[in-house]
Amino acid sequence: MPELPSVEIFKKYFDSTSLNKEIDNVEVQNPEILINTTPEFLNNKLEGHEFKGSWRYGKYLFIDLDNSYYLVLHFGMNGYLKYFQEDSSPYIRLQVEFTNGYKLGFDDIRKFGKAWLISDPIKFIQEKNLGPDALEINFKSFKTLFKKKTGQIKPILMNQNFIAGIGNLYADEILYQSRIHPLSKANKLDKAKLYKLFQEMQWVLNKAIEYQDKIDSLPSSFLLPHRNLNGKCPKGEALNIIKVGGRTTYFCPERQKLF
DNA sequence: CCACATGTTCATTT
DNA sequence: AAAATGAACATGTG
Repeated sequence: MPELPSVEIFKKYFDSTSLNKEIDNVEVQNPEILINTTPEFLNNKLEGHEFKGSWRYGKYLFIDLDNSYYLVLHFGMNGYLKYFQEDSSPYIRLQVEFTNGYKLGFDDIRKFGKAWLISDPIKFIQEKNLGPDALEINFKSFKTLFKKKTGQIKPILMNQNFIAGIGNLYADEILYQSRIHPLSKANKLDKAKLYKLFQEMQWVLNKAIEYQDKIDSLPSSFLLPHRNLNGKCPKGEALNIIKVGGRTTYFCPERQKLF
């Protein structure tokens, strides 16, 4: 479920389970998820060391080691972390084993996730050409970005090179809360609408984190729990389903008008 | 068998 | 150049 809120939850999970523990070894079940490194090199740099901290940028999790290397994880479409002793899973692609007998597994059924071992996070973010994190960007940059784009609002919101962290589900939620039609042209939104969008983006993402990214337990004013076939807008209207930028999009035709 | 899935990347077309 | 479209990746579910 890895959009920004999920990755933030993974970060908290990682911090509470895996910091300051001696690493015994790394086992890589699926080397193809490693980018620009090998299982041998990874094991060599982690063995005998400890994780000292972590932070999230967009949908990426950066984990710092005590030897100035960083393990970077991207969770693809289904990835997540699992700290365990015995109850493994068939979809763990790599696992870090600690000397206390516990393991931190990167579980990713579809293998869309990726892992890197790097030494320069700033350079990594620059090379990926990631935009500012959705919870860090200020309104001035946000406004400038949308003012110069002539395309549809939703794909822009989801483009990681513009703003990092928003995916298909939360883009729908943010646009719904902002009462903006997903096909609206970005540069046609007036300043008040853009400010609304900016505020709802932060509010939605922060609420999602507060609710542990458990979509079914989000407040009733959210679109996401109703985002399914025959789903109704929280205000009662039937939702419309269209494709935008190749992705399935749900919106309320009553509350999100196209101008 | 078919369509679809919380993501990213690349090629092609407009 | 920018924007839109479609496919590919791997693997499961309905």
